[in-house]
Amino acid sequence: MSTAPGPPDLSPPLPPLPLRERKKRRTRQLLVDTSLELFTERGFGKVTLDELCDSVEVSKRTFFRYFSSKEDVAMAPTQDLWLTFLDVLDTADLGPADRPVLLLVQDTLLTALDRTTTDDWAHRALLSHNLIEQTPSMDAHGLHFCDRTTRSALATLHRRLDIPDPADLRPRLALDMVVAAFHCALTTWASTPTDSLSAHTRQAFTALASAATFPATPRGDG
Amino acid sequence: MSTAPGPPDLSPPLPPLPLRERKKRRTRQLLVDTSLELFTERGFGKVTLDELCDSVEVSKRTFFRYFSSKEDVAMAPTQDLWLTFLDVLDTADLGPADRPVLLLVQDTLLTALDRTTTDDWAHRALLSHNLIEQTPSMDAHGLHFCDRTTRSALATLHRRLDIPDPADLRPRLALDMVVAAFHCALTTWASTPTDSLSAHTRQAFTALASAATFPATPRGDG
DNA sequence: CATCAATGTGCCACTGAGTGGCATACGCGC
DNA sequence: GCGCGTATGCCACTCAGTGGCACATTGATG
Repeated sequence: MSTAPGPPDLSPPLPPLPLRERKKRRTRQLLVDTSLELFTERGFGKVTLDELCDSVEVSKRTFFRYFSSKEDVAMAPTQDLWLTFLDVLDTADLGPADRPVLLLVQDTLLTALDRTTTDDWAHRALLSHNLIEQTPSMDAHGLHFCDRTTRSALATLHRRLDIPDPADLRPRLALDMVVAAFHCALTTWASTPTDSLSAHTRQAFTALASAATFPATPRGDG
Repeated sequence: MSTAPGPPDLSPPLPPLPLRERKKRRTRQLLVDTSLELFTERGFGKVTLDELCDSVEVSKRTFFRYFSSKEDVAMAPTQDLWLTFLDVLDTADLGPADRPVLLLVQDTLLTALDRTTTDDWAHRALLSHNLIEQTPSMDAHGLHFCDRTTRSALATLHRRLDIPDPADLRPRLALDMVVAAFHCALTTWASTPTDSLSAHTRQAFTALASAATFPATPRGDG
């Protein structure tokens, strides 16, 4: 009410969600969870959007106000992670100067992982990953999303770092290397989910360091 | 006229194509060229398959016997290159022992490029690449195809090379690095087609060698 | 408490990609 | 010329995704 400068609010933003917003988030989350469940049970192709929408009691028209495609809804976990990654890259401390971009990006991804891995995110991510591996169109959409994320991250790097030559390919390549390593980590994690995704990712980064010199020994005879 | 045994043909495999095969190839090529033309003119989304099929005087049903999707037809140039890459990787000499896989794969890709770059392949590839950059669904399908190709190549590496640990991530990472570098090369080539794609690729490989150590200097203040 | 604006949602009709099935026409060997 | 296999055309169908409009819910205002 008053615009008079009273004591500044210190901890009120707890229930600032306008109730309207909460319903939206609940609906969205319900769509994600239900789709993961149905797709995992019966396969991506065997579930129609009408069925999914009926299960959540939402019209198909509404579905497309939340997600851009049938594939999109089941990739929410991965997308959350990458959006967090972009956020961290945008705001976090850049660390010691002149450290390789590769290491900077690796740390950024690990930080994003720590921030994302909560509740049953791991469970959802696992279901999502398995679906992606079985569903070509989901794989395609996922790779495309990764690519856009990489471009966005590259723009951030150019904004926050002093990169003399704007056409230098190496920052982009460093980003791609980290993404490739993380994809490897996701795969190994999916088949051995006992270790944390974070641990698998660190392992993949280690492998990355010596990937360029890995020798090609012909089989059998020389 | 005469079926009498004259001197045996020394270079006869020139027209061994059973005539039927030639029509198929002509139709296929016509579909590719026409789609590149129409999509480039008016945009991927503004051209329906019915229009394309009418232009080539082919039924939609037939179209899908040649290509798996609307996106697929306009990506033929890139796919030709990667299929050649797989073929070279499958058959070519592996070079000196214990050379890094990374270099082996780089050479393989350059060989495939030499073998593919003919006629107006470059022209087609350029149109295709520009379309991919403007069309999200084509980009997605292209990345997916690359991913499958990489997996296939990895299988070939495991077959032809002596890789002690089948779970070692480094061969896969080396492959991904080469693919990433080539994508960079494609992009720079598309904006500067005066140099050959081969030259751009070599440059990207050079950048790749020092990408891991590229320093991240914070902008302005340290 | 009545009302109004904004926004989220439902419904309906529509386009267009992609598929299955069956009849037909063409290329090829006999 | 005659059958055989294969490529093609045609038709009807499913389903993802879009546009438009009418309706309900939220939250603010008098």
